[in-house]
Amino acid sequence: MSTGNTGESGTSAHPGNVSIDEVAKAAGVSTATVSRALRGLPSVKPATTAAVLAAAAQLGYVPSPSASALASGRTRTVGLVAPAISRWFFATTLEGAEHALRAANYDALLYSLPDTQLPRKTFEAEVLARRVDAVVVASMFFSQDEVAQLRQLNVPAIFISVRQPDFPHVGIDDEAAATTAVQHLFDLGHRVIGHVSGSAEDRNPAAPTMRRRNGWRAALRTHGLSAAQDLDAPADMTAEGGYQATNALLDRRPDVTAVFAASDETAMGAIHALRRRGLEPGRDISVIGLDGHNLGQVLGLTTVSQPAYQQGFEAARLLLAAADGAPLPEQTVFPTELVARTSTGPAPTA
Amino acid sequence: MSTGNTGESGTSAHPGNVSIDEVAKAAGVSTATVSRALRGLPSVKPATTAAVLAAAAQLGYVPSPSASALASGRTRTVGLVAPAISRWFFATTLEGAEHALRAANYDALLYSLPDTQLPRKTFEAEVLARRVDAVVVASMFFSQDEVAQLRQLNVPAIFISVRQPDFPHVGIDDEAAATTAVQHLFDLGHRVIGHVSGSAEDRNPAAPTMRRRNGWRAALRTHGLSAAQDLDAPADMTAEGGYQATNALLDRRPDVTAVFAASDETAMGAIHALRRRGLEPGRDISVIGLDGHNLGQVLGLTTVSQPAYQQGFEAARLLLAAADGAPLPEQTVFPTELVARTSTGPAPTA
DNA sequence: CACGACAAGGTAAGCGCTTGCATTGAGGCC
DNA sequence: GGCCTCAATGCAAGCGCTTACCTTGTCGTG
Repeated sequence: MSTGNTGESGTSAHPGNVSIDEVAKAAGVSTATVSRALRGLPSVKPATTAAVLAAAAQLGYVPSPSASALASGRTRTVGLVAPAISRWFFATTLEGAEHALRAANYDALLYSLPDTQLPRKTFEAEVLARRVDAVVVASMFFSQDEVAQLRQLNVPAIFISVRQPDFPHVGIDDEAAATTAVQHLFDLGHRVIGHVSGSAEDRNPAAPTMRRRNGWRAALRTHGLSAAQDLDAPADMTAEGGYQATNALLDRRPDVTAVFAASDETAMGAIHALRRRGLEPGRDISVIGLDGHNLGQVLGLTTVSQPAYQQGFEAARLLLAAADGAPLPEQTVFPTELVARTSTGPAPTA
Repeated sequence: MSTGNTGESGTSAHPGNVSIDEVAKAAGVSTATVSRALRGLPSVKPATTAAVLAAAAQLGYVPSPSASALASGRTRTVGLVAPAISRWFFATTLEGAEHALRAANYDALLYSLPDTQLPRKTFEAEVLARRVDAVVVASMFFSQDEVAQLRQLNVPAIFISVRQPDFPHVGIDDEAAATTAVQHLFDLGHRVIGHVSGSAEDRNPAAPTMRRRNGWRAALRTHGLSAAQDLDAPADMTAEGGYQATNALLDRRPDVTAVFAASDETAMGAIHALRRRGLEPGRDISVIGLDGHNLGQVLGLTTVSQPAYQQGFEAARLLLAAADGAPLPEQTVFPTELVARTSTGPAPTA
């Protein structure tokens, strides 16, 4: 077979076959002491610990996670839940979380929700039962049913981006970020500002897209501008979704001079739609996104950037700290930052 | 606490607290029968199975993965290894693999290698010991040391993209894909064709970037064109890397009229570099990538696309099939396809 | 009709750890 | 010097499953 592994030579057989008993024997102590020494418990004499460590290394001992989990009730595993892996925000967030976990010697169990679109198959939290010590949820939507299931797991959970009552949250101030975006357009002289927003089906106020829509609306009102219904073009949070929504928006409202897209991926779709119409982003129509996508620079996309990697990292870190007894802060808000590039420019003088 | 869960009402207490014994008692059978019934073993009378299932559902029973793994030696978990999650190819591949695993009721354990760049901290396969039944490696590079560690795990493994002797492989024909790209440029009249290639440090012939470079070189030779050293610009496989490499290439060889980038992300960096110089991709200089990145359309990027999601899905599926005794094919080659967009065009007539 | 074969299910011994409790010395104290 | 304390370690009972092996009841057969 291609993956065969036989005939180990040298001191250590392949890992997975040497148990704690053999280490105990080799070190001349009991298995209890080995267990304690390996976990660095203070009740073991340093000399003993050293001896155990040496024996373990010599034998190539690797503890069995299953046995450890069964005996202790702790899995040293954290569930990572996201609706998709291939979308920028989730990929980046998950990467941050994974790194934080790995650094603490925890495992990351990946759970990508079945479908990107609504309605999707519901998230079955049951599969995480007894399997994880904590859960990180990075998502845009989460139904009440899903929340209920999550609660049943009876482990700490933290939400990134989407907010859930009674759960700690890591994210940005979505309304403020939206306001920043609109303000930037306003400052450039734009007065008819459309919005490529989150899905219309989802009126869940916990959704970040909903908050961004609110921010857009509020900012327009502040300046006495129209936030008419037909300036709001709901979209799937993908480039394709942004493309379609922008086309619909421009068909409906040819007077629009600027578009605030609720994510960078939809903003890119918007740019695509403009180009298809022979319009130059930043000159004919301005486009601003929200994310800080790593490919934004390539497109010259102006955006309000958020630290996605850090949000994932911090969410995992908080969970790990909570496992050590630290309190979980209810809200962790990361700053956003306007990154002006070429997709926005002065409003065309009509 | 924010995540508290107390006072369950109704039939099922929270999962995680009811054990197989209680189900056995409720169903009036032994735990052995419950175990068999739940796994659908044929030696259980259908009526008995039904009774067990009913009891289990009634009690909200969820088996303990740790206990099951400890007793059976099988974890129903597959390790997913990739150098990064946030890069398109890996995110998409992992997503495919995760879906295949989830569909089969397997878990996906995520392991992202510490650093994107070489030299990176080495992959410690040890963390996967006793923890996974199989491993999917999606990567560009894999050192001999890492392969040795992987072998020690003594579980089936499959490689995506990067090839390893004696391991099954899922991927594309990188040389042929590169040839397709170069041929496309040649057909458009280009005669000085640069290459934004993989890292120069890595001369591992197993690396897909290496094979793409070979394909580029071979295709040029076929047409009697120069594949001079200075036409080859090594880069990190990111947009930023492609940006820098392209700048270096154009500084060195102002006569270049077309660039074949070894990945879409580097191709996007190349486009960025062109625009920065006031050059229009597809008119002044043509750019072709290789991947089929979902944002390629937005940029009008011509590319040779590969089915990343399917590669991940298939790799996982093969591993699962192998667990059921099916043979693991040594090579699974997916087709690639030229997708012509606007970043390539006829060579400027000099 | 006795016996073997087989289907269906039970018994109990682990799997490899963790941990509450017991044990053993060695000092410290009055 | 006897006794208490405490540090250091051992003992052994699980954790919640799986599975080899055994038991039982039913049929089919010669």
